[in-house]
Amino acid sequence: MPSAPLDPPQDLARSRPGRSKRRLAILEAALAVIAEKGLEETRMAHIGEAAGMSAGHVMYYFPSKAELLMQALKWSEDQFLSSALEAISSLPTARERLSRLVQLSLPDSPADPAWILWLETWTRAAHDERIARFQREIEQRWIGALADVVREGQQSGEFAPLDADSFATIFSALIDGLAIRMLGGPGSLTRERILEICNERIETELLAGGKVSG
Amino acid sequence: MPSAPLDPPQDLARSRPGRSKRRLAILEAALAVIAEKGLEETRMAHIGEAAGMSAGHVMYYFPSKAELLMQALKWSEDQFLSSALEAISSLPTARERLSRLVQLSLPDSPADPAWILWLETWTRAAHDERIARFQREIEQRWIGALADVVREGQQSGEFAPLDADSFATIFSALIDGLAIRMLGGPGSLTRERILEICNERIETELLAGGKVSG
Amino acid sequence: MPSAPLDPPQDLARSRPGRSKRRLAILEAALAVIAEKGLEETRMAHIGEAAGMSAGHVMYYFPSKAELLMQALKWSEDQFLSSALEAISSLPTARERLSRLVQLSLPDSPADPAWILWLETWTRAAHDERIARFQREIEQRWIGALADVVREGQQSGEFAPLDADSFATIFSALIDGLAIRMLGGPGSLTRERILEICNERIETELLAGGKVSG
Amino acid sequence: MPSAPLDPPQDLARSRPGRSKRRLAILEAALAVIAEKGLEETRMAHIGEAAGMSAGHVMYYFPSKAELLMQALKWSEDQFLSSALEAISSLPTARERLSRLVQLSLPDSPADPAWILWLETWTRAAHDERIARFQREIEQRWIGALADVVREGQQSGEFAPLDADSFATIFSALIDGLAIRMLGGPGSLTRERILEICNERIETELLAGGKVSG
DNA sequence: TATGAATGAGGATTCATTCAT
DNA sequence: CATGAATGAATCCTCATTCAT
Repeated sequence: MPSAPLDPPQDLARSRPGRSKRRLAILEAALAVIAEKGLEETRMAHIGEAAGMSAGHVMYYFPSKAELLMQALKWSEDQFLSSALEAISSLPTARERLSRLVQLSLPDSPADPAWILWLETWTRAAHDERIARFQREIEQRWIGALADVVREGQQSGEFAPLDADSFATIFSALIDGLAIRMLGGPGSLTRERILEICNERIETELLAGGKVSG
Repeated sequence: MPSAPLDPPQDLARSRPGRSKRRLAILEAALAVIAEKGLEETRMAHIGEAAGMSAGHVMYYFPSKAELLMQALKWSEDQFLSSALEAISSLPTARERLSRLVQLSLPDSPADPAWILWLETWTRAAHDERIARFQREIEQRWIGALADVVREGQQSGEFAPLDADSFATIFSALIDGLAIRMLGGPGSLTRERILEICNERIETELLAGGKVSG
Repeated sequence: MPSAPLDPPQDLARSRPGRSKRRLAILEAALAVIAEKGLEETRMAHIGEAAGMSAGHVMYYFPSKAELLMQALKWSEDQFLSSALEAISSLPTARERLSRLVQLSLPDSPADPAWILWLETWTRAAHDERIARFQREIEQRWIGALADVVREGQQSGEFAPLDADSFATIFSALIDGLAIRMLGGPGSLTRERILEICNERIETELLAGGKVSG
Repeated sequence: MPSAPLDPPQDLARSRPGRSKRRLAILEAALAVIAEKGLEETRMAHIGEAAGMSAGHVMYYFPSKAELLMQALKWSEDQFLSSALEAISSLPTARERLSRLVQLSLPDSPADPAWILWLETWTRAAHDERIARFQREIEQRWIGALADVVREGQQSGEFAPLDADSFATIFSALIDGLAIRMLGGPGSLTRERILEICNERIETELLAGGKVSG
């Protein structure tokens, strides 16, 4: 627990407990504002207001708006992936873990902040190499997590022995494509239908072969 | 058919010859600039420059920047869909037509203007109902085109008798998801690999059954 | 005369007559404001107001505040030197020309804009190499002008054959030092007294020897 | 003698031991920062850092930035003059004392802090009557010191019986003017050359006559 | 039609200053 | 005494939009 208020003297108090708490609050505020208004319409003043402080003070914690936004993006993804991995850790079968991973990653609603952030990320990546790198990094982490579960299933004999990485890549693309449809508004695809489609694919591609080889 | 929304003869005084030509030039210029710099970094001055006129004069043809951008988006999609449909019209089999449609829709490169535009559209749609409506409309048109080809194949006995709309929806989602990976930069998926994946899916889902029933 | 309004097409109208007139007006306005408030307290808004336009519009003519101020400084000096040289050109003797040059260069009052500008320039030069270069350049031009007159006097036999450049350097330093006293406020030195001191020096150093050698 | 304006015992509660020591440290820090960055670029944070305390705490010792800067200027001059006077006190002849005074007052280099401060003072004086008063006061003290040495030399018969005040005024102006050239960067005038020029002047104006009358 | 001049409403960022602890 | 958190005013600069010509 890094909470002891007695060790700030070690460093020039750059990382006192209160400081990172504030930073987190700002990141959360930023995320909320971006999700609501979109990156382009997000103002430092909005973030400050959402975080309960003056706009100027936000810059006391982050060197620039661009940096803040970048870190907000990163934090959001780290957050998602680690909590998702923890959530599936106790599930018994690879199939359940994979299915749950999909479920957790799907948008809650057309207004799901994390996904709206992803849209922004994709869009920016096209014109900003720094963001593009960030996108690839996060994406690889996510695809890697999917592939890991697939490999686990293969080792336990649950899943067919196909190329796990290739499957994960295509599978994640499918999820993204379907999610986009959901974000587009109340269209033809509901969250449940998407989940169904994904599970169907798991069955067809992974289990079918799994049974055979099992 | 609302196919020519860009040369509106509504106001006779405003539709002198040459006017719509100029408007088109501006739309094209806008598209080029957006693709290069991204919507957020697109300035009226850039568009004007690309169109060979002053920034101020661009507004002689369009009531506002927002409206211009909206129309540019719409025009780009109309453009794509009609040329794609024409391109496939002479192909003999549904399978070829479907495959070609996919091929035509895929990004040429990570910098493909039309796709960059789509990213922008998705992103904006999350915060702008008007754009969301536009997105749904275009998307449905595209999915409808895919479904039409599927239905043609089914009527000719080429394809299995599954739900064409459902297939088209999922298939288009897959295409989008895969395309996004390409746009993210030089990652694991090349254009050829994506095409391969899509064709494989066509074979597995449509032809396999088609052969059986045919 | 570059006034013909019929040649803008040559260039993209970058230098239409009206444009440089406006620029001049802004430079003058900037000078006035700097002289009144000092560089540090000079705001774009002040300059705009003094020039009869919005602050934002000032930046339509100059790329940045720093650049505008730099150009204002340069313009002020060019202005002074060329008008001073013209003013002395018709005077018959070198002695009169030199004396008049001093007189023209002296501050009109403790609030003399050109001198206040010089104070700013000296101060900035200490921390800004670009301004330091500018200072040296202008200074050399001025010292060179003084030396030229001295050499003319030497050639005509009016002045003693000392090192003209060295004399000019020291002489100009004396002028600067005396002027600073004037600018400091109503102190012990009046403009007339300063002129007297300078003329005395001209007599002692230049004429005395001149008579002897003449 | 108003020589210790910096440890004001006016308010007994505020003059606890250590307080004036801290104030001095801050003044020195301020001077160093100003010399390095220039007044305009000097921030409370810089001063605080240089003084080894937080920016906020600097204001515990000084009521405002303006006041701190003013006092720093004053302190610097008090410092210079008293140490210079002490340094010359043991020199036997007035000529040596005067020459040494000049030498001590000359800039060490183009980056000499005390002179950079003077440039700032002159510049500010043009727009701030309070600083102008301060400038005149310090200047008179300095000119007075020069004149005193001249008078001493006259009384001892070393120097010619000219108007000491007038000579000191002109002489100090020459020193200032020459120093400015040095501060402008590596130009034509070195410190040694300046000293030479000043000594020459001392000989021509003071000694020449001194010998005659002596 | 077409231009460039002009505006004015912001927006990010900086910084002296205040204040609770 | 001392800190760092917090504020808010101020400033440069950008840019869509308007308008006289």
